[in-house]
Amino acid sequence: MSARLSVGDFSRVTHLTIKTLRHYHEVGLLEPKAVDPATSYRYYATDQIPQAQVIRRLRDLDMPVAEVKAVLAAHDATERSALIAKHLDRLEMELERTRAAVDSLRSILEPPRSASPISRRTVPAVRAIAVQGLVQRGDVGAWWHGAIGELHATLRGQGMRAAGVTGGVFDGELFSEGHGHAMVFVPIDGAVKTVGRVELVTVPAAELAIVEHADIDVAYGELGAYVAAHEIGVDGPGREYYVRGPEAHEPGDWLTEIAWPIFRADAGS
Amino acid sequence: MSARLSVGDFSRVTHLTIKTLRHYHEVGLLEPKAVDPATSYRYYATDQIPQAQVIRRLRDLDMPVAEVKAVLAAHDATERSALIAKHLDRLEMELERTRAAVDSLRSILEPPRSASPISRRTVPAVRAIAVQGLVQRGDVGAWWHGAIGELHATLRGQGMRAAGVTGGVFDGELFSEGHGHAMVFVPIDGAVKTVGRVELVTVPAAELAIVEHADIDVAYGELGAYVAAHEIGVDGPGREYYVRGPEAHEPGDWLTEIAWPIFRADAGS
DNA sequence: TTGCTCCTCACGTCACGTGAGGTGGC
DNA sequence: TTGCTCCTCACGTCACGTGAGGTGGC
Repeated sequence: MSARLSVGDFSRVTHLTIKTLRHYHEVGLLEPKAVDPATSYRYYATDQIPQAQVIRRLRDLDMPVAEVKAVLAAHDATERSALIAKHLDRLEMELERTRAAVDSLRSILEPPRSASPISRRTVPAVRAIAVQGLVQRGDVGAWWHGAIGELHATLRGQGMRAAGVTGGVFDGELFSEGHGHAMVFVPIDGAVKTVGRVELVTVPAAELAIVEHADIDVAYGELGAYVAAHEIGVDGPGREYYVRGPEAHEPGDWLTEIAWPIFRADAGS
Repeated sequence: MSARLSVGDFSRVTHLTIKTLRHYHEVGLLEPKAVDPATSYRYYATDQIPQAQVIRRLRDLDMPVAEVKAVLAAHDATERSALIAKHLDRLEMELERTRAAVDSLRSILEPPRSASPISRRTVPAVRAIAVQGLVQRGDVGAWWHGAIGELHATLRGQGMRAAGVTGGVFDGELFSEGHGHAMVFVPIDGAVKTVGRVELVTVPAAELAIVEHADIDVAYGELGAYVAAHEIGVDGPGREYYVRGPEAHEPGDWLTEIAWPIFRADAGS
């Protein structure tokens, strides 16, 4: 025996605003059990309250409306839990991103910003195992972590060791357009069986301008200023070498070399 | 000697997309140092890189563009730090909200949802100290915590004790419209000097339907269903009594009574 | 000359919020 | 009869993203 509630009453019970309830009706997320054909008044049933509460909680957690729909349409508790767990994972990742942004903000604001020394280096072509693909700007962090983990796990699984510093190659578009090609690699020396996303590649030789820094944004800024000042050309794809990276060091102890390919050698410097 | 960079180059150096840079130009957040009057090409200076990085980091932390502007316009490091600290505080609060939503989601989904007993009670008018005001939906949590803290601090500061359970009165509009009047109170017995936001009030007598629950959303739902089923009328303002509340207990151990004023006594129940 | 980069509209997205202007129910 | 509740447009918000269609520079 389920009584009916007007929007206002349902709003007070569920703590969803009237505007929000109308919106959820419009997009089909939460439809009133009955609508008076003459007045268009919406009437909700008391047994819709639990559903409304789940919706509110999921929206409080910033789950997109489309996914909330999927959760409600789930056939069993297992599927529903999986969808929710997936979202909680995403929240966790965002939290990590926020933490990283706070740290980086500190390193951008606090120190007196002494310029790091910029060097040049010619690197030969190397054989390596790599993971590559098209990546969205916002996913780079997670993708990068996963890919590096997979590469080193592959080596360990075959009792091998890296023959050089782990690195990455990133298309300029990844930053200028918000999505683009990315690759991370670990140099090897010998035969490796490729599994999963891991493949064999040859990282081409290059003439690079290099700056070394603990904070990656500061490094990009300094290198960019240098390259522009020397009119070398700021085209990608850029490279990164993780001298002390996630395979063996704590985040606070990382050291990354940022490298920019040099197309026109500047005789004057 | 600061070199100039095209949007594309500046984008690759700062990791802001071209679209974003154009948008920041349009809203006056980050204006290129020069714009070619013939071609409308934007040109940035290398000394704009640090500023772009600060902007990116603050936006990564979801600081609204208007506030980022304020940070950049700050006259000194103290003012700037204060603005950033304020935002970090907000982030912390959101994090708290997320944590609470996760907990509540669990309590809505997991248990088999046995209905809590609903009782009725007539409460007499009581003298109390209170904090009240117009509150936004999203700020209720923080406002509530602060207000209760202030009330109990006031009592302690004057060597007094509460004469009853701490409670709150919330206008229906707060939920149906997203903003409305809210009040929290602590019953007293004797004279109290009012300071800060604290004032003396008389909480009116009322006939209440009451449900007791550890999770506040579940409680609201059950009470709402009951009141609607008995056709008592679901008008506000609603009341809450914090039987075990934040003044003396850990969040996991809280117990709240949710009370709805009854306008029309239902003889049948 | 051919790509490549850059440009300006104009509109879309997401999840609602904000009025305006009007009608039904106790 | 008077408020109060509820209704439907239509447009606004925020921070960009997505094309379309076109032009300048090496």
